[in-house]
Amino acid sequence: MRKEENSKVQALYRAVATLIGENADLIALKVSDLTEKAGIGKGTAYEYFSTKEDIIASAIMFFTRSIVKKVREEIAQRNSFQEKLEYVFSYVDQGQLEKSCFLKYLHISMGQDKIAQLLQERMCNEPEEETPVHVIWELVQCGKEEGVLSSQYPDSYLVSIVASKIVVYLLYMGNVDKINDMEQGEFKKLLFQGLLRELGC
Amino acid sequence: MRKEENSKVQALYRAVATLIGENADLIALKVSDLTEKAGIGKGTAYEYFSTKEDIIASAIMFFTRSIVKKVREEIAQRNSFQEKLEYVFSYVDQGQLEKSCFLKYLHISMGQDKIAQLLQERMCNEPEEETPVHVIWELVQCGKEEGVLSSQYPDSYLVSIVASKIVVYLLYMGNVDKINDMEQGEFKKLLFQGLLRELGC
Amino acid sequence: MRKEENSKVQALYRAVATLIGENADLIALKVSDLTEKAGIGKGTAYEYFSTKEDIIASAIMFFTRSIVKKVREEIAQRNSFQEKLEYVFSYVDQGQLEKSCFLKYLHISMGQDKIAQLLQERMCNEPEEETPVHVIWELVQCGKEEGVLSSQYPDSYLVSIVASKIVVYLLYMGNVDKINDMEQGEFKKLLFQGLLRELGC
Amino acid sequence: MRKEENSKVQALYRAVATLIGENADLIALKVSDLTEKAGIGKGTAYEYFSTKEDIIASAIMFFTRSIVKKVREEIAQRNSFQEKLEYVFSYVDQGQLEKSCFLKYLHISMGQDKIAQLLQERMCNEPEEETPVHVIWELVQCGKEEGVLSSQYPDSYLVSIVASKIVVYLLYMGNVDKINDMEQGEFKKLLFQGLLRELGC
DNA sequence: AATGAATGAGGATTCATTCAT
DNA sequence: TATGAATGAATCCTCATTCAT
Repeated sequence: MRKEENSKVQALYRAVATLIGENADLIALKVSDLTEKAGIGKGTAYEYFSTKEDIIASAIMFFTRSIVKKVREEIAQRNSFQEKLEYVFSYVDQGQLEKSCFLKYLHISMGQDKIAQLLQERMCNEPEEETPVHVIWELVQCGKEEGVLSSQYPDSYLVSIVASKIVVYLLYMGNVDKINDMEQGEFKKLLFQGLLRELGC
Repeated sequence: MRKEENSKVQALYRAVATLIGENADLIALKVSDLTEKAGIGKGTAYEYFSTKEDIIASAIMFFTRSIVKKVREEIAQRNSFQEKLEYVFSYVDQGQLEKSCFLKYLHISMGQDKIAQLLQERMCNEPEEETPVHVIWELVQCGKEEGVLSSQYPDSYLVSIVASKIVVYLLYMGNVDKINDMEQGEFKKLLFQGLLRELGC
Repeated sequence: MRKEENSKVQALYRAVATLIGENADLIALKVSDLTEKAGIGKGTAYEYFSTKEDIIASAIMFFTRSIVKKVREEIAQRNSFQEKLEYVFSYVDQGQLEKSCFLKYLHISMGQDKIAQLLQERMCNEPEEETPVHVIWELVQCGKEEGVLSSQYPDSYLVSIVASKIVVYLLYMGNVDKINDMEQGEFKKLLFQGLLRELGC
Repeated sequence: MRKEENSKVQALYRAVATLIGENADLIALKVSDLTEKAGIGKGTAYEYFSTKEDIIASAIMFFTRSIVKKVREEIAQRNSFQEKLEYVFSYVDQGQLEKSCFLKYLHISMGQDKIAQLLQERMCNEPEEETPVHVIWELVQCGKEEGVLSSQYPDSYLVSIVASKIVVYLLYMGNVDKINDMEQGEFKKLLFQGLLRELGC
């Protein structure tokens, strides 16, 4: 049985997700917060993970992996760059929880704390094509092949820009209530068109 | 005497800056790390600050403020949008330390920890025009007035995009050694031109 | 079926012996160390013993008893004090494992920990003549009857001295590699002769 | 200021001594037992020692050192082997506390636990002549020079025997209440005379 | 009878904060 | 004002023991 199929492990992952959804401070989280939320004994967590950071990093990896998997599959089923990109943006609109998990992943992985260190180590051991950046890279390749994105720009520039648009959208979504000087659909359209103006032929 | 003019306070701020420069994990920082680095007694820190988080948040505020101040002044002395924007990008090239402080500020302020909470509170009490976003907003206004940036887009979109370009550049600068599939000068030029293609008339 | 005839119990006893032979710290030993070494399930240990200390103390008692039994039998077959004592010393030379078990028994039983307490309790319930001290006492009686040991000394003195010689030899054997300023055979002879000079007529 | 002059350190050492005197199980001792007994805060112990074992091992070293120092000084002031040896035995009679500390030192240092390991490491770094064995060795040398102890025996044998007599006496003293088949003065005399019979010319 | 997953009490250690000097 | 020794609350993790299978 794979680790993530174990019910206690699942409960812990779900606890992490819930707490992320509640905007908890992942680093300040106590083991007892996690196990209580998961409804399991404190010692049980240590049957499956070696440290508190291991629990959290593993949970984040799990959600990131499943997001990447989902998005890759969906993207593969779409033919045009436009449709693929539209899917990515629409994905952001959907799941509140997954959205915050991914944002948390981005945020955490840019830090220097123990969780970040674990996450970085593990992301290195991940098969390259199952990496978030790789999804963007595939998207970009498709755009180039289709002639929608100009081939004259280096990949790293294209990837940076596409990624930044997605992140800007993610952040905007997380703050619509605060900024709202325009609707999210409107904002998405602008980002979308801007992307094409910037990177298109 | 204003707080930041006190030599002990300055020493603490410098300590925070140094530790940020050394890529330390701000949240894991100990008060003793700070006071040792600052060359002052542990108790002294509490003469000027009420908590550890207060020290760090104040230091970050201080550096952010001084960056904002410097950039605003310099921008005010430049006439065209292009020159102003070029200054911002060139500023990023310069000070290694300030760059990491600002990135840290961005990173921290997106978190949920105690430092982030303090930072958010204080940023709210800051005079609006001395805010990093406001600098970008001024830049954008200038671009619109000059006709370089199209007035048809809402401000929040313009600001988001300009800000994202700067952040992308900041991040790229922090990782040139890892990615380097193109030179930083080259990347800057691409970002710059991309910005105009995306937001220009 | 007596307890020590059960195969799981035997496996546990053997595990304790092995670990003693490996110079393990008996007090720091974990139940899982014992059951793993014994090749049985953790819960199984609790079918036969009530606590960790019970396992260890029982094992030590078992080995001590079997040493005492063996030595008594062998001694009974020898006629002279000299032969009996020689046997005891030669016994020490033989089994590495039994030697360390007995030393461990001595060491543990002088402590104050839970295992020591159990051991002391149980040693009290032991039939007096199956006690290590009793073996020495028998030896001493034989020596006195034979006229090799002077009858003018109180038993407790005679027993103390004989016992101390054996222990000194045990310890010397355990450290030959460290001290070796003389061969073990030589040392044994000296102890032997010294014993007679000290306690003889 | 040397460590052992610090009042908190002294309090901890005294606490260890007291607990030893109360026949506590040193290995089961809790840090809070020590600090409470010492009348200091739990954290304070960690200002001076790095681990619980460090506290205990240091305390034992301290008492052992001071016993060795005292005994060496007193011995140096006595001229004959007989007087010196008598002093050692009389020393054992005196201080209940020091006696148990020294016995505990012997017991602990023969174990395999963390405290034993620390103790062994540290005893190695001790100047050789300030070592308990060395005191016995000096005693033996004196006996040989004086012609009381026969020079025909190797040092290690002489030292072993003298040491064993002292330990036997220590143990007997600790158990008079249990054995008492003769008075301690009587026992001492017997040991004394036995020593000379065994090792004398 | 045998197991080992689950448990949670227990204890070592850390570190922000205080306060006497 | 400046200090740093003293503190103890807070929290991670271990491991003996239980009990459902």
